[in-house]
Amino acid sequence: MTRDVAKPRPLYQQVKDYIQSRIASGEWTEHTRLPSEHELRRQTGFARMTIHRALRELADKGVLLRIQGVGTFVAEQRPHAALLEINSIAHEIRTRGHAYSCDVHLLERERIDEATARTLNLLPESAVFHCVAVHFEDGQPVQHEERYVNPAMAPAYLRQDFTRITTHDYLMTIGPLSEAEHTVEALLPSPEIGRLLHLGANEPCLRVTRRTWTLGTWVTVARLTSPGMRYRLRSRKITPV
Amino acid sequence: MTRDVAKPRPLYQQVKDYIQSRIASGEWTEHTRLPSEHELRRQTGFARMTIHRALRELADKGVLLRIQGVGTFVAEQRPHAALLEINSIAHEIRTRGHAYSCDVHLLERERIDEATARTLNLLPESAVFHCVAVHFEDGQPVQHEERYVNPAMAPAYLRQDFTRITTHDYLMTIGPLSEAEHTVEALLPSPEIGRLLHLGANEPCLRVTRRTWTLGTWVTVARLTSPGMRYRLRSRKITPV
DNA sequence: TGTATATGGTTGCTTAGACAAGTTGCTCGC
DNA sequence: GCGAGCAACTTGTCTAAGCAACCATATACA
Repeated sequence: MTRDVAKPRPLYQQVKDYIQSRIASGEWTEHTRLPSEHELRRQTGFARMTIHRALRELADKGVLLRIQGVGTFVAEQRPHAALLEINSIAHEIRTRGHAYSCDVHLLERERIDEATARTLNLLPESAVFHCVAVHFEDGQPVQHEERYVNPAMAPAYLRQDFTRITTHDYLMTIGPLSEAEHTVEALLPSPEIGRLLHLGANEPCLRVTRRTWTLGTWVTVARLTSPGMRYRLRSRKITPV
Repeated sequence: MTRDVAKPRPLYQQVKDYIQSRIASGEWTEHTRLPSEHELRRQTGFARMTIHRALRELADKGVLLRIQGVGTFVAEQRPHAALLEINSIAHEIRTRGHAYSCDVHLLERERIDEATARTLNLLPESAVFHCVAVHFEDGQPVQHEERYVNPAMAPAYLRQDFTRITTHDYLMTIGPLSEAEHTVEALLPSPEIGRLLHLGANEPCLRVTRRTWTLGTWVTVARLTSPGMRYRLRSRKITPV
């Protein structure tokens, strides 16, 4: 590789480009061992710290694998995963410039029944806050929300006005979210949900089940059900090169 | 902040922790200006490069915003988005330790019809490779795949044996993926798809539509349809603190 | 043969200093 | 009053050097 004089691209960036192009061209394949930092320093004439930064950043990105005392290797191809964003429904609707509103159908403290406890991985008979709401976009129902909340984490939950702040947004104010799990599935809704969403027979729904934790303790479980005809999840991701 | 002697945590890591704890505690809120690198060097006694690395890594992570010549600021809270992974179906099945197989029902070059061109945002009458396949997990059909491929990007596509390498994995070998778009929806499948997936009447399906680009040019569009009863998307994300 | 030790090679971290590049605000001259 | 230019300050990059931590291998010794 040669020092690029014309465009003042940072040297560490040039090193990164060089390594990535070698990998892309197939010259260096998975598990190939790269020259050591000192060797690259000798080859390029750049300082070892410059080489080091390039290698470290590529390792952070998952392109390389570095083992102290051993060497630097081309990492295994990352599992081809894509990322899909799930935003708060109110945020989405407002982003589209539409009117958002919400009906709260249930908001109370109760003992969780055994079946729900099992599916949600909770102790049976635990006391929880239970909440059912329907979200509207321009007056049309677009999402049914059934939510269980850990009373220990949000003791003031029942006193909130969820027509003004969404359950999701309120819980985000409680504390930093440290862990979240999402499941997405397609199903035919229960008659109750079908009625609240004004659905005809056999209309499939998208259900997102969202569980969150803060510092290891469970905060909330939400089942968000939306008509397949009126709701989609979408994401667009640009992979940094 | 004090130098941590007992545990040999790297200094730059200690600086990162210190800054993040200040932000978490609310002491430094959005848009708060941080002390300059020299100031932090004076306060901590660490070298400027050590401070610099901590700040740079937090900026890369989106926690801080750095502007050359101006200063370093606490970045705006990221939109509360969650991330959902979408993996290759073959990868998923094999990860579960199950047997993966695939039937290819169609693999040919054709002129795209106008309706599909419009939904896929392509010029009508373009020549494309068209491919239909069904993916099996332990002999049971779990996903129907309909895919269009840009012939310019993958000229050898029709000559591949997609019972050995999946379409997804083959296309990943073509070149670095630079952009991807995903849409997830729930729907009732067409009779044709229902037949291929051995579905009864009114069984809802999850459909992931995936479009990808490499360096600005369109590569492929895939419609992946899976029975709601047998397939889910799941993700678990731990937010780094 | 098996174990402990030495050695060389690798990455990881830290320091000190220098210059480059960008922004802001002030001062000076007109 | 106004603009040009300068000074001060900020982050960005690069170098040189050294020590620490870790690993694999070779060697010495029992």
